[in-house]
Amino acid sequence: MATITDVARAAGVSPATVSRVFNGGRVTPERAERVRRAAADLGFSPNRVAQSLRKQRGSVIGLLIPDIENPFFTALARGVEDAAQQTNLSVVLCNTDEDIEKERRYLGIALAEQMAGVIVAAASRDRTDLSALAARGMPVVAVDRRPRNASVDAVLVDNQHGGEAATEHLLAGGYRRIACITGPAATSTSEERLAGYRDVLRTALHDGRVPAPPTGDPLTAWVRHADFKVEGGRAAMADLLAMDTPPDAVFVANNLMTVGALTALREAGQAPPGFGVLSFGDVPWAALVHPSLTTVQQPSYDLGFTAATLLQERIGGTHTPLRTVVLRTSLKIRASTAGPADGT
Amino acid sequence: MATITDVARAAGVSPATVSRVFNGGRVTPERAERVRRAAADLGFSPNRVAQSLRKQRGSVIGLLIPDIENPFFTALARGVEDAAQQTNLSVVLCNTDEDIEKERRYLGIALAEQMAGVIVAAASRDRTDLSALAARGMPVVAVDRRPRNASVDAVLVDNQHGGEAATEHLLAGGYRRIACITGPAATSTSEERLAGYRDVLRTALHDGRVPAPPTGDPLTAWVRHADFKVEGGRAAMADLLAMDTPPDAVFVANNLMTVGALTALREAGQAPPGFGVLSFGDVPWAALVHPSLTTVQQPSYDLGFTAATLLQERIGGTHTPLRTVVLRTSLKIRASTAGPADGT
DNA sequence: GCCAGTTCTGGAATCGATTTCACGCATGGC
DNA sequence: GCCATGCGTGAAATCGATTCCAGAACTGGC
Repeated sequence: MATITDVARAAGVSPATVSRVFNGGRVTPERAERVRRAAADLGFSPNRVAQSLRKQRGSVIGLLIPDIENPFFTALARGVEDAAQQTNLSVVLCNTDEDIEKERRYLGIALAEQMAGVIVAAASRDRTDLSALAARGMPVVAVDRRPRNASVDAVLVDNQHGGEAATEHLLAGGYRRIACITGPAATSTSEERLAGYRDVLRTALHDGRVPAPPTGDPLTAWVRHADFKVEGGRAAMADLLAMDTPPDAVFVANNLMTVGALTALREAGQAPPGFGVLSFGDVPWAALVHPSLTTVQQPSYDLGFTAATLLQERIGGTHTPLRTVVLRTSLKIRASTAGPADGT
Repeated sequence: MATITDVARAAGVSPATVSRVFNGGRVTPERAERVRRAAADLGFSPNRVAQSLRKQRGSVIGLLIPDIENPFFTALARGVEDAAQQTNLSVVLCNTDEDIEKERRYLGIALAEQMAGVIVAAASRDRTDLSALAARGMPVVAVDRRPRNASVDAVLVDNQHGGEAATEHLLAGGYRRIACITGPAATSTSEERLAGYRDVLRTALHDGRVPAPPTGDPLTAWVRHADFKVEGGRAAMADLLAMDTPPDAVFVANNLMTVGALTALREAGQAPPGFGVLSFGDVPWAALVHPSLTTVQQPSYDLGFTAATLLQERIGGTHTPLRTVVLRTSLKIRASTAGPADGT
């Protein structure tokens, strides 16, 4: 592989001049041309490792996501990648598996590899520690999930509003015993979506539009925490269906758990719209299954694209104050007009 | 960030000694202990960029896949990642989008970043060029798809056999006009699966077990090439259904196209098992839709795991001759016993 | 006690780029 | 004609690790 010194020798100039040709220094046109020709002849392309070492900054950005098998995150990753092309950075995808320990290791690698920056969908709101990166001045953007106590840019969706809209829509559809399956208590998205659900439900209980469940706190009796995975959603739904007074609808806080919930419903001989189901996030291949499933649409691609754009601005040296960009969700109504199975 | 020199100073030794402590050189236990303590105190971790530069080999392996949104490839990526943990290499995921140009760029980056090795599911059988890597002695393993003219290790599945088993199974189910939707002609997987289909069909035609279509070559009349994506599968299926004598079953050469084909069928008011559908590769979330869909199971995780293991052996310096590992597919029969809609 | 053979150790070279520094030369103003 | 200014250039330092080499210290055999 040709090095910068080889090119310099071939062109009869010093390595410094070659470097200047490729990095916008001042070089007389005639020499620059000679250098370019020599570089082309030798098939020279600069050694990125040496560049990174010298510049103390690599040309790779790290993207830490909790679940590579979730289409939501792959769409997000695609957005990041497309945005990164603009400044020809490459993207390293790191799958943390919702595991704090794996996440910690990847953050260490990001430092040791002198990555240009990191975009992170944090595995935990409280325990994800970004301070080492901050100390080194490495640009970081949080995406989808907001880590507490971290002073970083963030790109999020309006989870609370989405949760409200979802619950409202189920109410408007005539459902009265609305449950909620949300994610781990340690992630911001779970909590905010749940908060949206609770706010609407509280109002509805107060109005008397909705009856309280026979036992327990009406705002927690029909709430289940699961793990954002298919199987967790299935188990939670099965648990809800086994109650003495089971719900007649459910707001599920992510796409994969919705798949699980639908499976559990099918096993119990139920299905939408007889049993109301509303998913936060597009259910993969839903069109195939339940063309009538209403969902809260997440702008997953745009989340990634925006995060990468922000990150690149920081890498470029912007010193604007911290920004939090909130992208809007929208309700994608595909519902048939049918209401709950047992009328009102 | 602490450097090796800082540690050396703190421990009162030379940088060389520190390096030896961490790389298995001979150092007296007492000094080694002092170095380790100093390193721990300073939170030292070696700068991977400097390491890569000096060793002329990085600690990252590149994984080039054509479609990050396909669960087949994400499962494969997971296998690669798990295997890579063994030698603490990290994995860079590069999404080539079935685009030769993007692929070429990523291969260039792999060289410039001095990656330890590359695993590639080639975008094209003929036009993917791995020679530059070979020239630099960079270990490469081909996975899933076999690039022609490349002398590299490969990990594949028995596509031809899978295609045969699939077609046999449809025949055994009583279907008689069996179509095939395969992928781009430029990929080995498409061609091999199609070849399996054709072999079985040829025999069946010869036997008279299956009637020839009224017009055209019986081995091509019901064959469609698409792009391995959902929409391509939908269009191909719609095209088949619009024929004068439409097929009564279809063998679809990948999972995403099967989703598309099922959508097209639904739009035409048809569905399995009335219309036979057999997918090469697990259909994502199929359990939800058609619990009875039979598929050719791909060992996607193991493909990745095996490829990464082979690659690491090469990186470690094995000089065994080139190997091609073929993993077995298996037919996952979930079919109800119902046959074609129109009897026989 | 001496010599040969190990074992440890630190100095310095090295990987391939970028960047600082100082110098030579041209230009222009007065 | 002289000096200030500024551009273009190459030599050399630098980033942070690994590794070669030579020498120091130690061991054991006789």
